[in-house]
Amino acid sequence: MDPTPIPTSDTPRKATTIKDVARRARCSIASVSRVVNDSGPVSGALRLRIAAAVAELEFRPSEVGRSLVLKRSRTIGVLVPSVTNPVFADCLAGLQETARRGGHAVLIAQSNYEAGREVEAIEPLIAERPAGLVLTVCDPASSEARARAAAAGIPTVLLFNEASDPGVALVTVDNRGAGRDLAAALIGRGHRRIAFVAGRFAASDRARARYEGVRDALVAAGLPVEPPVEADFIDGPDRIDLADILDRLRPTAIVASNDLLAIGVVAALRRHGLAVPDDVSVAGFDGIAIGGLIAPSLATIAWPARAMGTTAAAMLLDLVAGRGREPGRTLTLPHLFRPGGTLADAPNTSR
Amino acid sequence: MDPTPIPTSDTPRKATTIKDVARRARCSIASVSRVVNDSGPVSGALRLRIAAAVAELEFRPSEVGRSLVLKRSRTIGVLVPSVTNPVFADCLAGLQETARRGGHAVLIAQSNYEAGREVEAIEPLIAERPAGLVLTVCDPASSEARARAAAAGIPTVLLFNEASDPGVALVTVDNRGAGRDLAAALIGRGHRRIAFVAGRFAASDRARARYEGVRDALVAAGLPVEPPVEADFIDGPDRIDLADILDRLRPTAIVASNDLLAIGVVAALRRHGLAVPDDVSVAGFDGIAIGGLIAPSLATIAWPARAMGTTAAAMLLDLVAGRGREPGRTLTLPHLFRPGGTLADAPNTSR
DNA sequence: CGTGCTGGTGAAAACGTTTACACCAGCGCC
DNA sequence: GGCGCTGGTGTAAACGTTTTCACCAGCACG
Repeated sequence: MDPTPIPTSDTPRKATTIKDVARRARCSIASVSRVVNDSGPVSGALRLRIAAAVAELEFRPSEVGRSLVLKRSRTIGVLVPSVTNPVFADCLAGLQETARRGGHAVLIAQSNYEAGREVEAIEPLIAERPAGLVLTVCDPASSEARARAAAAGIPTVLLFNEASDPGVALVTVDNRGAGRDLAAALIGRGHRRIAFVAGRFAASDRARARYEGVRDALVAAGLPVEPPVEADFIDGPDRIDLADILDRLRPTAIVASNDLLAIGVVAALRRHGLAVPDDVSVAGFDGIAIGGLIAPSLATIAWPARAMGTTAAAMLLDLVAGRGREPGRTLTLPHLFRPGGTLADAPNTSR
Repeated sequence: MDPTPIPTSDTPRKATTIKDVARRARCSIASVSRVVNDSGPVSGALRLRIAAAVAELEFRPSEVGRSLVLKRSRTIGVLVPSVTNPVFADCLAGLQETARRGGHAVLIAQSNYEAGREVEAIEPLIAERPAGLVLTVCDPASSEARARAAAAGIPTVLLFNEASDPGVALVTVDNRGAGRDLAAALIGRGHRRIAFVAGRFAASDRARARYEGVRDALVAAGLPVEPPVEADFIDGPDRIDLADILDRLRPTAIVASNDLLAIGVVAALRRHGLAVPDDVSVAGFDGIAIGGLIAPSLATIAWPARAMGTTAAAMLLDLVAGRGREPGRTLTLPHLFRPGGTLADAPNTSR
């Protein structure tokens, strides 16, 4: 319980190395390495001496030295559009925890939902020679970032992206199916004029797939299909402008491409003097926790974000360890429609 | 635009090294290093040859090799209680962006609001020999994690923590003053019975300071002071149990130790059949963006979370570069009371 | 009593950088 | 014309590990 005294002056004292331990234990560094990593045989007596020296000197092997000789660090790099979107934060939390348990540290990078930024975001990660990468990119098929990772020979798992080419490790959800399910739920409540609002549409294959799913359902029901409305929710969710679509389509329901945007859409509708869900219903995707706490609660398609992070980490660690079963392995986690107070019967409709 | 073809087979091809470049440019590795880092003189002709070789071979210097010889990596480690709390996610986003601009990568770790986990969370970070660390710990004065960082001689900036001992770099806010301000706002609206709800009280010096501030204001106004109520918001914000405090104190206002918790409290009150703000007002701390989008909007004390991240990163990079002005530098960023729909006049009170 | 194996140990190379140092050519200066 | 500087270049050491290889002792086996 007694905390180690904290030196106030930041003495740049040098860390103890394997040589210090070897000297203290009166042996070679090879034996120290063998004990520390439990590789190769060491006699009981020497093992004890080394263990004592390690403890006394508080030896912590340098990952840098280790990485150099092993040609890969025990680090995994993660690229997400933004850590401030709860769905990615949840992912990241699970991913980090699983990585830590597996003895790996996690490096982060953000693309800010811009394909052009992916490269500059991922370069520093690659420079650290990580054991592997987990990426959520704008468009897997054309991603320069992914190409760089592949060129560097770094095992990579895509997260949340749509399946593009085979031979890729991927942890994702059925975005298109989710779109269909959500639209079906709206149609079932009598909605006929349904709008789709997306963030950076061009920068998210998820948003595009969800839109296509919604479109599938609309077409199947013989309902009018509107092109998606782009609403910049990144910088300033309080400036979402729905005037145009409200005037043109007079939708009774709006599907947002994710929950964060959906909450912004609800707020925007209120600014327009429209009641949710009495005038307009709203629904999103992701199932972020906060959506269930607000009033009215947010109708959404939920997927296990944290589990997607842990799964991606586990898959990557498998890949890294050579336990990579089939190299191109796609894991599609289930989604679930979660009803909420933002979704009601369409006005002027007797079901 | 033409994307580099992505090899499907994960060929573990070896990265090009400085030697490859030297061979190609017909010179020594020293000259390559000089050109890459722009250190030392190189003739125009050779400089050109090397630049060409670097480009053709797509040479990216290994940070691992560099870190080994420089004894520190261009990486900074960040420990926060949880990346899923938007206030820390915002911090992290700003921090990462500033670090990247400064040529540094960011390693993350989470303590899950448990002092006991701080050490195991930070050890892998220290093992990577980062240039510096940014920590938000449970209790700076007794933090074993902080002690480890100091023992390893790693420059450290504390974030959000309370000032403990001098000689520490710290980016924070006036938590206690914020508590006073928030309580004053409540008292000004006629509230007399004010409860304080905290998450892991023992694991957050911020929560404790905010409580003390609230207490200050209550005492100054001659109002009754209740001990804080602990509500576990980490796993399951939907199981916050307020029955006890509602029965005992019958508060007209509840202050939550942060916004995430405050939103949970609002939901819990609703489950108890109480209207917010008509029956009970609620306020929190942090000023998370989503608080302004929900209805009723959340009254809160807002601080510039993202800027705190960027500031902490900038301060750390200064420290690392030796530009560390005074070593023990505390920067207190301003806070601002942000009124919201969750805060109304106390019932049965004519102001 | 050799022969071969096995357990225990150390010496040394390798990993990819940076940088101190040495060297040489050219040039200005006395 | 010798001297000292400077610009340009290369050699080699160092950083902290892991791992291969060699070596030696002891022991079972024939």
